[in-house]
Amino acid sequence: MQFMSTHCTAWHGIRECRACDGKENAFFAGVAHQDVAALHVQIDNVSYALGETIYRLDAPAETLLVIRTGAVKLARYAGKDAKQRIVRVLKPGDVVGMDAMLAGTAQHHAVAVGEVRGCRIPIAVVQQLCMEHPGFQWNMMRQLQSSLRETEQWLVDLTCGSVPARERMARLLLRLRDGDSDRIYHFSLKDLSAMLCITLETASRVITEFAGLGLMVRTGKHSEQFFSADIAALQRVAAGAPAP
Amino acid sequence: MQFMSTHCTAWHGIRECRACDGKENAFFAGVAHQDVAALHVQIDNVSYALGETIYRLDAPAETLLVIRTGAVKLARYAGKDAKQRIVRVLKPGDVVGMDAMLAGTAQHHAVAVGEVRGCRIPIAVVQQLCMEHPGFQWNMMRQLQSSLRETEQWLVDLTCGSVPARERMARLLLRLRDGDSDRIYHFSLKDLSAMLCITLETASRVITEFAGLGLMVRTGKHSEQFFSADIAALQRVAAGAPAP
DNA sequence: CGCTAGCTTGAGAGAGTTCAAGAATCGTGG
DNA sequence: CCACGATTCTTGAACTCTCTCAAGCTAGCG
Repeated sequence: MQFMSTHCTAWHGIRECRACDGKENAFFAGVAHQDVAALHVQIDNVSYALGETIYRLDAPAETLLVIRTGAVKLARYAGKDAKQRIVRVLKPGDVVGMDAMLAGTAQHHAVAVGEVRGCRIPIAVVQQLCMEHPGFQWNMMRQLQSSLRETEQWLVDLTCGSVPARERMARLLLRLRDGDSDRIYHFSLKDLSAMLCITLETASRVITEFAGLGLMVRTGKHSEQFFSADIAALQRVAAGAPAP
Repeated sequence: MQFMSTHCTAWHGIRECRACDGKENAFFAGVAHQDVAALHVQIDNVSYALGETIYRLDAPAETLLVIRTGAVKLARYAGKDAKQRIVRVLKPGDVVGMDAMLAGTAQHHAVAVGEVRGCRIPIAVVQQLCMEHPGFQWNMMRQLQSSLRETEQWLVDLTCGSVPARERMARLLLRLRDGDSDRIYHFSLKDLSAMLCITLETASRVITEFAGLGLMVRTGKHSEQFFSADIAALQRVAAGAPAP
């Protein structure tokens, strides 16, 4: 965003804001530069390490985080047994914390996958912008609607018991792609199984099979941010291609 | 809503508006009576028969429907094979069509379950209200957030393969309850299986078992709007009580 | 070097699917 | 009013994918 080059307190150079720039859902779209300036917006440039908790379930809402790099998983717990399920994954350009802002408290556990960098904006500022700039609020609402659509599609694509795990895993991996690249955000088997609602063992067997077929390359290191993958082949599996 | 007694073109008596009255998410909360009056709001009182399509996927967004009685199922299709999945069920007080308003076109197939009555409001009116009354828009955004939370919880509660179908069916039925009554909206086995993502046969076996145990009473007629159920017993099953 | 967390691999059991046939119910029209 | 076809639902039996339990492996870190 242009104005951030002058008003963002965390401003470090134009490259930092690429994630927001030119996107349809750029966070501050619809707000005139001078209006933002008048707010004396306090935007911090923050980062979270791999596995770090960004906020916990029921935490009070204080800030939004616009993701610049990395991914964030949003998890909930099913029942009293500590089994967690991941209900959404946010990627660069997405906003973490809208749920909390609207509900008052956090609706998920939010955890960084890989190293996450982004812009942190106080909720009070966002609320004020919403009240003074209905167009800005409308954009936020559209983004919320977009999250809802994605969650519904997630439900449809990934949680159908009658679709074999291999196929659902392929669909999941395609969703976890880094933009249009051939890289896939690196999630643990535990996470992958929590998303598809299969056991860790089954997830392991499927991923091992994929790796053996050359559908994806796993570097040994757990701290790697990405898998490399054969996107076209994954798409074939996702569409129900027979096992070779 | 008070003002509807004077401004709603469909006004038929105070009983008609009970569904909206006094609820936290009453649709027009946050808008002064005179402001609504100034818009010359055209609200129609409409009804849909059992099984009637309210809108189809990709239809252009034209109106919202605030449900007064009955339920509406929102469905999507998984893949090219005509297998549909129901991703959300809307009940009295809920708003049908917010997705379409924000995305431009309908995101689901919306079908009436039982007879549906409600208030139909042109999208243009709602958009104007949003721009002129940020507080009203904020309420709508909260409602959208609420839908997102429910969908996520739906995902967590109903789509976990490791939870037996009997348990998930009990949870589902409890979600389909008519308010706090002991009545459950009457869905076909096809619909129930499309929600839990199990086969129609499995759904039949589970429902037959429930009926045999006295957990619910099925009237013979398909056109009945409700099942009667033993809520406490269903809650026990939903929590994982052993099969008797 | 040893410990821990994450991953792999195996064999048996079970819940749900699939395929197949039949029963009940509904709406329609004679 | 009843017969008819079309849905919708029921029931059975074999199969299969995934879970479960159990053991062993590997990588990463102090």
